Amino acid sequence: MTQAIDRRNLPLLLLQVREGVFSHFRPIVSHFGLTEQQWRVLRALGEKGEMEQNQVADTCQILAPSLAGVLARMEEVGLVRRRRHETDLRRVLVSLAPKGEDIVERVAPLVKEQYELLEEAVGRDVIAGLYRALDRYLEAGQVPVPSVGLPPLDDVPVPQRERRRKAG
Amino acid sequence: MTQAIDRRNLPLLLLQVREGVFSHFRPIVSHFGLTEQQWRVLRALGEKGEMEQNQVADTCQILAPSLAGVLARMEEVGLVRRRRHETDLRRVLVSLAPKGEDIVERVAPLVKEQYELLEEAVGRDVIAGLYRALDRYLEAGQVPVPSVGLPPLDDVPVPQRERRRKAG
DNA sequence: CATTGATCGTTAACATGTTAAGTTGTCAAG
DNA sequence: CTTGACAACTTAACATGTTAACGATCAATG
Repeated sequence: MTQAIDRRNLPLLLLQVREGVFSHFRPIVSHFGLTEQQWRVLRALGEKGEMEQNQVADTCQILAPSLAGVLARMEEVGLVRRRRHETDLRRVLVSLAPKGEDIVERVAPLVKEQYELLEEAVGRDVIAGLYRALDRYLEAGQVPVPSVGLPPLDDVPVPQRERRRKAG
Repeated sequence: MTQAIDRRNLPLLLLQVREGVFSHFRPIVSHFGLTEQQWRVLRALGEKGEMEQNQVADTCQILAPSLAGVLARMEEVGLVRRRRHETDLRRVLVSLAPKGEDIVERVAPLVKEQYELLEEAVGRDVIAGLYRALDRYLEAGQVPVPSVGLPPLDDVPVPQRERRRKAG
């Protein structure tokens, strides 16, 4: 109360808009039994072909530990294939399996149509403005941003997590 | 491959920018042992005072089932208080507990400073442009958007979830 | 070749997202 | 008063987000 932030919550605003946008696409994706993340992976692979796993993580904005599970499940149901890199056995290469390609073929046109309907309804200039502003940020956001200094915590305010660790 | 979508992935773009922005604030929040969602709740309560739970869910973009757990944990560690509505016993009213107020008082100025540093680094016009574009969408996004027709699924493509249900 | 340190992916543990179903409280029609 | 529809919240079940730590592999170095 006494301490308002006088700036609006930008991450929250981005979240709200994202939800507003994606709400129009979720029915399509879930109609095919896909999760949001699975569709992101399929779409990326459909555009770029075979990718290294870390590249998928980066492109799809999915953290490595999450992606491990996501890809395991997708491989299990035959959406994607995974194989080891020829020379560097640490890396994993991911690509669409036949069923995955098929789904991309079927979902893509629906998504395209829905974009059309969305732009038509909310106004093409509004959507274009979004793209512009987001792109500008992604460029400008490359610069280093200093971090505010954090005060020491004499009293641990909220323990929150008491992690278990192996005895040894 | 054959089926590209020729539009860029707008929800993903929003996600990337959001991550880009929030990455500068996550250290602050986690320094105080808070999760992203917990801070969203604290900030909202700090601005609006006591709120109904569904209002919190709406404001903070947290689905009701998630919020149930979030608030339970926050109540447990003394960040918030919950009480039943006087007349309508279904509703729950949420407000800051003393420890919650204290944390808001300490986090708010750091967040404010970090906004300052961020705007300075990436350019105030870029941030302002973001706010503008997002606001425009939130207004325009109110209009009804027609949904693309979904084809029947003769072959269930990906079973995905075999839900267990009570026998009966 | 053996050591050391870095990289890539995974597992572990907990918090949250998402959908369906269950619980309890409200309200109005019968 | 009772029944039934609805509203707010919770529970259940699974998928994902997040951080730390681990295992395997690779790279640089002695």
